[in-house]
Amino acid sequence: MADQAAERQNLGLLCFYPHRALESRLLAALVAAGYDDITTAQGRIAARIGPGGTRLTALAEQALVTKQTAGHLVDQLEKAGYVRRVPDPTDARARLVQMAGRGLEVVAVARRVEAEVEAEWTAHLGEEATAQLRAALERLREITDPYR
Amino acid sequence: MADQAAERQNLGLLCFYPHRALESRLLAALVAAGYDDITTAQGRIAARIGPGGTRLTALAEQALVTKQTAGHLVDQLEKAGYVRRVPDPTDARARLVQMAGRGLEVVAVARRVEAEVEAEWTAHLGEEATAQLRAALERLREITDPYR
DNA sequence: CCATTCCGTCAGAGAATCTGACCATCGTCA
DNA sequence: TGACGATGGTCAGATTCTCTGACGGAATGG
Repeated sequence: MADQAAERQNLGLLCFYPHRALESRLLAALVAAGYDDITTAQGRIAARIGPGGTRLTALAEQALVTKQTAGHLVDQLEKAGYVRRVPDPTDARARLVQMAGRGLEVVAVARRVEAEVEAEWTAHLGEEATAQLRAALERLREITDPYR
Repeated sequence: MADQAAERQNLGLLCFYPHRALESRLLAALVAAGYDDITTAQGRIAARIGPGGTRLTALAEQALVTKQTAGHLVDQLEKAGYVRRVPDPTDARARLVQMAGRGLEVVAVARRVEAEVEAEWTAHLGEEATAQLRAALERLREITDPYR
């Protein structure tokens, strides 16, 4: 596992930095905008709540955590007024986690930061290389996302 | 932050899956090989220990955690016989974390799995696309790794 | 109609992470 | 040569994150 030195790094490890960089930028921007009570793990869940709402089990799958962890994090987001839980009209067992009140404000900040970061990265890589990167990562997801 | 639906996903998020996929494969392989007491976070530190040893502060920077967290994880790895701490001959304050005993065995398993995973990904993407992905991620690291 | 699966919560335990403080050492500068 | 700021690492405590197992209710398929 120790191959950090001169040897070239594996692709999975190389993916670590952009992923973390975006998360850090997002959290920093949210703190700067006054939303200083969202943690990294909560953000990772909140980032996967789609328009209309998303089920807890889906959030857990996409964030690669257990239902218990996702539930706990949604509890906290709900308590802080970012999300709400509503019944899923298509399945009485299920509930949809939706962005609420403050969460909608957060979405706007997050989208702006994501756009900024992606513009920076595109400027650094070039349009073509960025398109190729995206295509490769999307194709890679076909075999790396266990829930797709 | 909630843009998971039909909208295309940002690059940072797309990087999440390969990174996690590799970590999961590594841990599963280690468990299968009998090293079932290494946690994900410990693995993330151990993966950055270079030949000759690496300082705690460097491990913390690369793994994007605090010195305290890195120290705690190294404590555990040391206690389990995977690493050892030795004085850094160039700085009396510093110590080098080196792979020890069981850790060297773990390295061999890890390298094999990393090679397997990368071969699978290359087979899925194609040689050229993989080379482009690597080049793009390495260039991206120039602006996403805060400690380089 | 029944067995199986799914959905989400509950309880508890352990892992991971952080801040602030502290001490020893190093490098720089006057 | 000594002072000072920075660095390296540890200590203590607190909080967050994560997991397993269990459970009850709802949905699905045979």
